[in-house]
Amino acid sequence: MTRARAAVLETLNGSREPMSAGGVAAAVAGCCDQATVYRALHYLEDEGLAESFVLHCAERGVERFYVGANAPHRHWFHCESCHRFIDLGACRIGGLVSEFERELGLRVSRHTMYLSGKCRDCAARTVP
Amino acid sequence: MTRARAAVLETLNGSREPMSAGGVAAAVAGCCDQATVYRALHYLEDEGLAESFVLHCAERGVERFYVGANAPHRHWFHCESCHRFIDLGACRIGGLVSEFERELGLRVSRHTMYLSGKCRDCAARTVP
DNA sequence: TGATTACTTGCGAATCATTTGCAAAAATAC
DNA sequence: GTATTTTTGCAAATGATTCGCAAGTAATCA
Ligand SMILES: [Mn+2]
Ligand SMILES: [Mn+2]
Ligand SMILES: [Zn+2]
Ligand SMILES: [Zn+2]
Repeated sequence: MTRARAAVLETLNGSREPMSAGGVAAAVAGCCDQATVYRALHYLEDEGLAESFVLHCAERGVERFYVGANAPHRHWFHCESCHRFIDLGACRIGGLVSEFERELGLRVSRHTMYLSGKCRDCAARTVP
Repeated sequence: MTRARAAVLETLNGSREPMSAGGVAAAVAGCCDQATVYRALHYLEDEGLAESFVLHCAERGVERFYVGANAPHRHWFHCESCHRFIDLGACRIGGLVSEFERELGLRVSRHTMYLSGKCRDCAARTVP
């Protein structure tokens, strides 16, 4: 575990929400280069120390977001208004995924699920 | 509905699987430019005539895939080996999404879910 | 029908997240 | 310490997607 990788991992584990590579790079600015951040994120994901998913946000476009793997695998809601993530808790679709595997003979190695819309605060801020 | 848009829509509705913008552009090659294809896809999605999601495939990277909206909203499995999609049928997580809305006060306007791994054929082709 | 206005297209250049080549730096092996 | 392997910084390349702008079509009006 090199200094750069440790810094990236610590940033991820210290964050309450998923972070984009750009966000991580900003957080470790001065410590390591953006290419190093991308390489470190790949490394951490390979080692099972981080998880990622690709999210599309209408305003900010498509980006990959990373989460430290210190907590169990989970899913997220993304607010398209304030751009915060809300933790949906531990994965609740494991059973459904297994059903698909059985029904269709698939070997599922990875699943992606996320919701987007308006969080409670942003929804309250507009029409009730 | 212009000629270009009609060609793109017909391509989507005629396809058994989600198509990338590049795939659509190849299918309508000669008929219209790639920029026009992208614009037509946006137009169709705005009009509710197509749906899309962003998928990450280890080998081919991140791309947006489109489906004609002639069938009800559904989800897909993507085989990382043969790169085909398998239809998982009509959405089965509507209830779960509503639960999250209630529990957390969210207003969910869109959800993304897909599985990836090996399809039955590709799984059989390797270790049983 | 011809002129006016509004929307769509093609082409090429620009964007933006992400990746890569390469030489220097750091870590590990001998 | 010296040789060997791995990691890093920097700058340039990549690839999907978007944009500017002039030309092409369609719709509207006199
Ligand atoms: Mn956002
Ligand atoms: Mn694929
Ligand atoms: Zn919000
Ligand atoms: Zn397959």
